[in-house]
Amino acid sequence: MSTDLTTTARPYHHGNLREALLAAAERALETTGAQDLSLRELAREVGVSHAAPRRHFLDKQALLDALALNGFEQLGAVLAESIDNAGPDFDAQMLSLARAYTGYATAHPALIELMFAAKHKAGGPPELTEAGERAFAPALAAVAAGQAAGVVVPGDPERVAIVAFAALQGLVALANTGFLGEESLNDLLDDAMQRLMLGLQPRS
Amino acid sequence: MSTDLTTTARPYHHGNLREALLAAAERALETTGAQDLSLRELAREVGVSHAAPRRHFLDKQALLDALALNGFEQLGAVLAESIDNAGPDFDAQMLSLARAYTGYATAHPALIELMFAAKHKAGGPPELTEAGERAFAPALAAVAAGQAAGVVVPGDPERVAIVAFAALQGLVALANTGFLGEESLNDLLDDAMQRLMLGLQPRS
DNA sequence: CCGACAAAGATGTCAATGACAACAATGCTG
DNA sequence: CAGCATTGTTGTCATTGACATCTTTGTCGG
Repeated sequence: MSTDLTTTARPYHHGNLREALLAAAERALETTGAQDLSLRELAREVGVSHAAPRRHFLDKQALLDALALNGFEQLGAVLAESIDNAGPDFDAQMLSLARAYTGYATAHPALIELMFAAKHKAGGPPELTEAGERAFAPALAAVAAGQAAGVVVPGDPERVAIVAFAALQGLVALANTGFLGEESLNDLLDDAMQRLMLGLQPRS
Repeated sequence: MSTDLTTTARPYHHGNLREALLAAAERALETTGAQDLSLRELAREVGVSHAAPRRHFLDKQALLDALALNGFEQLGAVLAESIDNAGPDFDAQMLSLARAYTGYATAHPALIELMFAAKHKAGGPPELTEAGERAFAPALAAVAAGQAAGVVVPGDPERVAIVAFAALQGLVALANTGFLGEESLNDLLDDAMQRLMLGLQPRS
């Protein structure tokens, strides 16, 4: 039989080509980048013919969209967990969230980029937008809770949170493009969060 | 400035292929994106053979790098002018800078992305990094001046400025990916700048 | 004034790729 | 066990970036 590295001896029908492709793609994404990712190359890696992926992803973009969707689900889980682990204190929750986000984003630079690139690009499938919203829902809820508790300036939670998120995204972008070392990132992150949270406090 | 669209009767040697290509590329960049930009297509547009661009840009990346470099020079001019036009008040200068930056960045979304993508990608030509630093030098100088005047918390100007820049970059990214309308951007920008500048004030 | 040489283009070719059209094997369902 | 939808396979095409030659043009030294 053939060398059996991971799965059972592969039947003529791969069995779970879709997931195998996604796994390979996730690996390739971070090494080769989203655009240079080659469907044919993935097919080779997985051991199927060059046209097989087409049965699962009509399009290269469809594959990327699927990757992004996975990413949003993972990210959502990470963020939700970070809030849960932070206890009831609002500031602690925000700091935990921020660290969780930057942690995920710097661990998967290409994926994060893809997630936000794929999300907008007019014509992106609605599932992606929905997945993105789901991922951030817990964070928005936490902000809303802070407002309800009176420790956050009132207003549309999304609007209140978006500046903070933008700052994070910016720091992540700088870090992922090599401007910031990891230590710098964490330093600046703490700095920025402190300032931002000051800004979120209701004026007494 | 030969804003001559059809150009004079083209000699057998194009005369300024390089600039013609850059101009065409700058247009194509914002419509087709950096990766889908085709050298052959540009050659067709300009009316030369498919291999002619190679005489001026060894590589597709070289063309993109040249675009990015142009971008940094334009951006630098825009930023410098925005400071000059803002008068001596520090807060006014920062606000003007921020608006100038976001204005440029939202007017040239793909270019900005390219500029910061091309800048890091290990192996990027040093000219790009230098051009980037030149572009931001006036801004850093303004911060340093603010520190000297005592209206900004002391410390490495770059480090002080980087959080602010990150926030801007994040807002720009959100705007350019369609999350924010233009009005929202300007609203949020003012918001963010106020908060950030509060954070920059020395603690009395 | 001219002949050599460098610069700038043109042609031709190659391998890789994404997309697609048939076609074949498989496996499920009736 | 027969028929049909899934899933893979083979074959093909146009496009593309890169490269190797030529060929034309412009310039400079003699």
